[in-house]
Amino acid sequence: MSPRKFFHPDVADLTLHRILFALSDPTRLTVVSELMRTGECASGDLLAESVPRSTMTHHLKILREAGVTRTRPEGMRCLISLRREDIDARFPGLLDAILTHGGAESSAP
Amino acid sequence: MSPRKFFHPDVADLTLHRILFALSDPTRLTVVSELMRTGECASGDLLAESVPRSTMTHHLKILREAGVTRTRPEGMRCLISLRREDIDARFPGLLDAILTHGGAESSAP
DNA sequence: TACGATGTACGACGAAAATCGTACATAAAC
DNA sequence: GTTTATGTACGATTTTCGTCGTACATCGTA
Repeated sequence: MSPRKFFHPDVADLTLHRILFALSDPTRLTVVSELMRTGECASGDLLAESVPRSTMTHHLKILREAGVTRTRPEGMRCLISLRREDIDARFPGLLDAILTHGGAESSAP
Repeated sequence: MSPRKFFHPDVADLTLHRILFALSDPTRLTVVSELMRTGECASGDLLAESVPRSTMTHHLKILREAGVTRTRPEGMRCLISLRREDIDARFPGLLDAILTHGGAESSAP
């Protein structure tokens, strides 16, 4: 009956270099850009490209454990969202600066 | 007579994920914060901590090849500086957002 | 030229990351 | 309970990264 638990770091535990590392991968940058556009997104809908499930799970875990995203189980699926307020509170302007241009270049490795 | 050449990527070749990766290491984040404070810095002056020369060279190379810093030979030494205008031109607000809080947390891994 | 100072290049080593297949867990519907 | 859909956990493999010692290159000066 355990409704699937996911670890989310506390706002105070967010570190800049962990967040930057989480965003330093093209695949993860694409995911975050997509989340920026859609607000909340089912994990499966992020799977459009040629990325296997387990690989996407891996990337989502890194984003979540860095405090970039929040994962919320909803029935069979997992809804992913950006922790915008939390990151903005700790590192103001960071997400804005990154996501303004994140979508444009994330497809050009 | 070759006055030591260093590769610096063109502004158009800067990519977000490379820059973010370069900044995702605590040591390199400290270096960049220091450059932010001092403007231009001799490579040896960044060596204050317990980081061997060759390790610092490695980190400075990663920063330089990501387009974050510029290396200018000056006599025996190397002067390092931030490519602020270039990065600001390509990713406005990014350096500001990162460096505002970069110094405070880079010492807490 | 020789010397000392500053930095780089190269190689080796261990640690961590990226990828992905397979097996397992959860939830809804039948 | 069985089936199907969705996603995670685990393990194996390959690649990359971070660290650092040693050898080499460059620059100024004696």
